[in-house]
Amino acid sequence: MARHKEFDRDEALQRAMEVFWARGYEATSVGDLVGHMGINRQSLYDTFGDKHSLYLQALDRYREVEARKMFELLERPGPVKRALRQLFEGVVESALGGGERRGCFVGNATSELAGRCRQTADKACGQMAAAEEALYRALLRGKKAGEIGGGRDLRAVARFLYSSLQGLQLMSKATRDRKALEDVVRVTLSVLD
Amino acid sequence: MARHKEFDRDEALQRAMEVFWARGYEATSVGDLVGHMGINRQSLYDTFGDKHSLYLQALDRYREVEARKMFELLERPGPVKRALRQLFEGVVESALGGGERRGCFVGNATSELAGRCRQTADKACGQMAAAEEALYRALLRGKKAGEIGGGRDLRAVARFLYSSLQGLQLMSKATRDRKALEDVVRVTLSVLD
DNA sequence: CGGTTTCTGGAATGATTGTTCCAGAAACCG
DNA sequence: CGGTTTCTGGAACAATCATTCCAGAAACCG
Repeated sequence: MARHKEFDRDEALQRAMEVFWARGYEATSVGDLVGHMGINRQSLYDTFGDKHSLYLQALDRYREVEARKMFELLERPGPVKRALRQLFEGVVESALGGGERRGCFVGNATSELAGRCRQTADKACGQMAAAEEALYRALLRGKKAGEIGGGRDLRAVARFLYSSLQGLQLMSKATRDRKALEDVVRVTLSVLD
Repeated sequence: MARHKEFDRDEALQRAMEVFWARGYEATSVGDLVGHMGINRQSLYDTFGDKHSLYLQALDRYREVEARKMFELLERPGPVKRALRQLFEGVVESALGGGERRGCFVGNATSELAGRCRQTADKACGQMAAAEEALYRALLRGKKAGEIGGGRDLRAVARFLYSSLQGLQLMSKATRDRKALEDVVRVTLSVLD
């Protein structure tokens, strides 16, 4: 029989995701990908198809790995408001940290491609819906715990929170003004009071 | 002496802005620009410098033309809340309309380039600050008119509103679900109550 | 007009793009 | 081992990229 794969597929995809996440689709060349993924050019095409297909797979990978972190944070026991504050503060802190400010991969993909690539738009919609659902469940839990007033349309609030998170992540790409970012977080979370 | 310019500089720049706005920086080729601007390739380089310089000038043009529309809307006499609702509803309507969903040029530029191009980040910051200021003035006017309660930190609310506007514009690139977008608008504006 | 300057269209540039081809090394398993 | 299969590195590919060069047409003003 035949030889086995030398590299770990998931690890290579993870690297690809990081490059696309940091640089976007158009600005990333296949050469960049080959360099960062640590695999052969031909292996890339054999395993993942072409560049566009790899990009879509990277988006899926993001959902499985990065977005899951958000889901876990929201499902953690304890006050929902505190979890939400951690979620938003986390964005601010990572934006003010020294590293590269990549924002949210899904947000970046939406901004760059959703307008002209149906597949990207569909994937972005799917991730939006999943995130919205996670936020909704968290809000529902907060309502049952008496933490959040009953008068609210929680579905609408969940949508609002996701939109706000995307807005905040965009802002944090342009500015390192901590006060400005925290102003946004504070007012956003005030709708829960 | 010499011959005069055949084309109108501002009109050409306006066209360039529209192309960059719709397609982003990397996905726009100089060939695209030449086609849509209706001027000669050499004239483009003579008049605007290289592609990157033209992009930055297009961002300035956006500020002068498109952002001004927002300023005027906010300074129009009448209830501030109504002006803000018009601002946000306008985003929803143009997203649901048949045209191409370009989002906000400044937001697009921030998402695509601010992370790795200082000049773009600076221009985006400048436009953010200008928009925030316009929102702040509008809120101040609303407060004086007794339309908005006095307990709020209006600077923070202005920042929040701009961030929310960017988030909404991003959402509207991925989905045409009117209810979802209007949910976001409704909850966002509820912070003014 | 005529001399000068600038605009214009198109070709040419060299670099880079995404993708594929090829020959050989490497690893599997009967 | 040995036959088979797949991986690997690098070259090769055509297309496109941003940019520049060039020769001629066009328009100005003395």
